[in-house]
Amino acid sequence: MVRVSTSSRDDLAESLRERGLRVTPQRRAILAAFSAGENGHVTADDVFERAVAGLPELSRATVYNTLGELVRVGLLQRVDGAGPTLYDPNLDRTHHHFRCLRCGSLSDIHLEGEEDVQLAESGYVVERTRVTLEGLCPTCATTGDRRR
Amino acid sequence: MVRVSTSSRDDLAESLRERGLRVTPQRRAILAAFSAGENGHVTADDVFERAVAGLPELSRATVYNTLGELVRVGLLQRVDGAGPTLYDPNLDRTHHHFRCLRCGSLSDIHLEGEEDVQLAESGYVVERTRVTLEGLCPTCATTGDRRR
DNA sequence: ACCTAGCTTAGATCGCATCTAATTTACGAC
DNA sequence: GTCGTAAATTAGATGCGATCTAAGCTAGGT
Repeated sequence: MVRVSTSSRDDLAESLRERGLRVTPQRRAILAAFSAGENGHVTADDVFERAVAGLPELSRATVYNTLGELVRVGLLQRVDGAGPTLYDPNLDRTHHHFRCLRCGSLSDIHLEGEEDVQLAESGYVVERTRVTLEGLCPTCATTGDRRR
Repeated sequence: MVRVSTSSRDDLAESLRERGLRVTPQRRAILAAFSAGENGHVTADDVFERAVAGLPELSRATVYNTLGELVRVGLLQRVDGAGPTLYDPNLDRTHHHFRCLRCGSLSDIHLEGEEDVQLAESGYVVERTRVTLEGLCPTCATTGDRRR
């Protein structure tokens, strides 16, 4: 096998090792698939397609296993909804999502004033808050109002 | 077939007719399945099990078709997440959800101060807001901290 | 009583995800 | 460098929730 010299800033490998995960070619390829993307919200299948291009032996099971591990250690966030699960590498704790009801796109958004929101009921231990706004994205809002 | 006398307050039938949907025994049974439930967050399969008990010919396809129609006309709300889709008959626009990371239960919650939250980005047309808090529900928070 | 768009049906099919059991590999210990 | 082992990977089977199909039935208007 060709020995690939580690790049001077091998962040990906380091972030895995820090969390007790082994570094494998498969995991490098899977992590690299997120840098390749535009908005960063990708399906497991997107990741597989991108990663298998440079690693033909890759199995889908590995993609699912690895995505699960990466979510577990906090390097990715799952975004569930209708359709396949999306994985979001944006770890900014203050960002939320907007889902367009017309084109189906998912975008990152930010909210102002959310720090003052209180849970009315007591007894719950809140670990995280997921906010998803739904409606029309800027593109769809200006190109007609039909719902798909 | 036995003619069932309509109850004095046949809300279910009326709410269907108002929205241009026909009233059928299947749809009555499906709607009735929501009254039978405790918290009201049920899966399509829960609905099928409850409804088929009194209507043995009922098909799953009808349950899915009908749930889809009821969501479309606004009588139910879909709640997506990991696992099967839940259907929520609580139409209170101000309620949100709490998902317990230990037992998986979904509860209705209310938030205070949310009316002051603003979307930082512009160009979006917001139709609805979904907020899901995650963590430990009151029961799980007081009976140990292990994650399932 | 009739007509027909709307509804229901059993069963096939689909898509996403997970599981299985065998094999390979990363990497710490020596 | 080599060894040992737990961790990771694999192809393919399996599972589950949901949707589709094509044929038959029915609610409700006229």
